[in-house]
Amino acid sequence: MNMIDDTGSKETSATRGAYLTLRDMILTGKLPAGEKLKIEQLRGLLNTGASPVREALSLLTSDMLVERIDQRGFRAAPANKANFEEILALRCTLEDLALRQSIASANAAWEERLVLTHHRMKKSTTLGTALFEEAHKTFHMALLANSGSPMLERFCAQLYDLNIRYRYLAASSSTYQSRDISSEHEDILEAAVQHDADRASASLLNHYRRTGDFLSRGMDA
Amino acid sequence: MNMIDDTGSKETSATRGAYLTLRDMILTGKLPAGEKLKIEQLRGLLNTGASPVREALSLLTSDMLVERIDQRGFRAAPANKANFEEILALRCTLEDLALRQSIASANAAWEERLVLTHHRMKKSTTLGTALFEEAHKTFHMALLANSGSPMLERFCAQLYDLNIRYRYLAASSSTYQSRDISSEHEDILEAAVQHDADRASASLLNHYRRTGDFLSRGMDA
DNA sequence: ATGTCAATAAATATCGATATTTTTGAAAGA
DNA sequence: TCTTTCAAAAATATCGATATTTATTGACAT
Repeated sequence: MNMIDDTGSKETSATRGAYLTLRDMILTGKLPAGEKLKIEQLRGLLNTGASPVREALSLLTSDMLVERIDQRGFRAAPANKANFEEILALRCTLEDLALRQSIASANAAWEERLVLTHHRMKKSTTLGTALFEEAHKTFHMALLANSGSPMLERFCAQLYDLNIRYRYLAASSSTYQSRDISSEHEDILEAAVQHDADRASASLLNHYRRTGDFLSRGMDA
Repeated sequence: MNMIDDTGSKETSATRGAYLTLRDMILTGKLPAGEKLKIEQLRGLLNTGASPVREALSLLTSDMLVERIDQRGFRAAPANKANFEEILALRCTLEDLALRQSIASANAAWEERLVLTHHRMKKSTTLGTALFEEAHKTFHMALLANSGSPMLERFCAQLYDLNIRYRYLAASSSTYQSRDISSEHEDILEAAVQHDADRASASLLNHYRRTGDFLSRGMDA
């Protein structure tokens, strides 16, 4: 078979490709919350077979981005204000914990990584939103990456992604980047590097809550 | 096709059946930690096609019971002391939170459910370990079921299952049921019904930590 | 109008076969 | 003896077709 696709070279596997594409489509709202995800339709969209699509959807179930109902298929996870606020609250609890643990066992390698990822994030602001989005997540995950608890980090990463989705949902409504997010990030970085757990945590949670309040206002139910 | 199987009536779906069977086999150690899970082999074991097996394994990934490595298949999640202690610590944090939230918004229906599930758990001790295992989980989840945070409850349920696995791993080594677990459960129940969050939480965490210490001792690495 | 039921349409779930990739193992070269 | 290489074997991943289940529609009775 001629394995030529417009994205350039060969992907890892059809399943992984489908997983990444579908994930992105759900996060960015191209597949609206609650929408029925028909295999046949997606099979066409991703031009691949039913098996990879099905498997990708099963994997997205882990991420709580897709719901699976036995014998009647898949749908994009619903979104509503209550769910958003639950995510925000959980995120604050878990990231606070992970950040404090990370600081408690701080070391040079971790601190250097923080500085590095922060630098890259700053640079990426000029390179388009998709790249900034990527770098932003990398920075935030780096903050938690020294907690010594991979599962906790996994939960945080999951919640981070779920939150992105709500950012996209509210993105259209009003002026988002009005706040000085850049200085908020610098606060967090500085406090973390100085091992000031209380200040770092306070800055981080403040960062989330501000965005949260903003998004909450822009949601109906 | 003649759809007659020894379990009695028709299952929901091959995928769901495979999911439940594999999950049970991993939790009880019939599929050892770290073991390579070959599709062909499982296909034989569950006598079903490759698609349901694959999909079941993908779903088990959500539960952190199976690891998936792109292009080189699946394996049962590894188990080791560090992982066990991580689970224990996370469980203590998250269940503490969920229990306190549940008590904070306590109501008659929730309390009655606690009493009921506790009663059933006590009764089930005579009915074999599998049924007790089931009832035990139901009781513990009922304690958290009023937290108002479905995701938090989901995380707790996940961690609960992961913990079961370590119980089975250590089960053979020594006398497990020597402790008076029954009275520990009664403590928790009583405190919860009386809305004494501090005492309920302390009893619950004590319950987990005792078992945890016990299991820890019986593990090598 | 409204609810029920059967026939039809649509979608999901599953199978069996094949293509693709990784692993294995043995021969050749250093 | 230890690598390295390459072909055979094994396992994974994927496709296309089919069986099974759920959803829809319209006739018919209430």
